[in-house]
Amino acid sequence: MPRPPATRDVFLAIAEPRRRDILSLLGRVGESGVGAIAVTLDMAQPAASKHLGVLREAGVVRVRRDGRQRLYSLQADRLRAVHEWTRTFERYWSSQTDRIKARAEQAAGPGPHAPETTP
Amino acid sequence: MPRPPATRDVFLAIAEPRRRDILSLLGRVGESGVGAIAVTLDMAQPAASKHLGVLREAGVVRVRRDGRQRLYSLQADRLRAVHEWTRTFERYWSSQTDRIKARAEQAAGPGPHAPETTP
DNA sequence: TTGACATATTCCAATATCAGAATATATTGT
DNA sequence: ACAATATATTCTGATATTGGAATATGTCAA
Repeated sequence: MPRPPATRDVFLAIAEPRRRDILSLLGRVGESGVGAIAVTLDMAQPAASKHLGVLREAGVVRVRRDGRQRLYSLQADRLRAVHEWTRTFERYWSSQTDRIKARAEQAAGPGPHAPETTP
Repeated sequence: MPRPPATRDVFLAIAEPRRRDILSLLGRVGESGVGAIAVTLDMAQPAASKHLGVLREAGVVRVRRDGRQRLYSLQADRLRAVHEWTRTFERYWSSQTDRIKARAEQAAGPGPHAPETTP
């Protein structure tokens, strides 16, 4: 069978480096039009527009109309979901001693902080 | 021009739901062979093997040989990178008042906690 | 060595994805 | 209405990705 119709979720949205650049830029400037984004990140206008489309579909950015401009800004809740998901692995990177402790924990069965299934 | 040769980084690795499932499973059980993973997550053995290959190339899992088994376990440092990157947007999801405060901050120029460019 | 088991690799078909060029759709100002 | 500006959409070509089937590789045990 072919590939499943890649539903457009946050993880997919941030998998593209240019899109992460866009998000970082929006984090810095707060709000920006498509043209400014394209110029700042040195990309073609259609490329910027399309990436913003993906980000919007994923619910990571918001659009606001201002005259003939479309001002994009962050909508970070979904990014928070990613943050939370990665956080479930926290005990695996803390420190050497923590890693040993974690191994002991999981040897005694899934603890209260065991990573959960995919969102 | 075509697409750039998608270098296999963490963001790309975790963009696939099944791979996130694998990571979560490894987080729960600590270490597991390919067959067990395939059975538990109800996927074909080659599929599991291939996904694990991607995760390994991305440096998110480790392999250890044990007889005829290959035991995979987490190597969470790269996941931590994702955690840190999403963390740079923290001030955008904290609360309504924080969001207003953030807007005021960025109006006065990029603050000390401004999100950085892509890793 | 032979056989059974565990995992990896190769090949294939169906999509998905990206950049770039050209074009279409607003929206504002004259 | 017309021109200029800002953004979105459509089309195309190259490549990447995924699952599935078949096969290869590696390892233990008798």
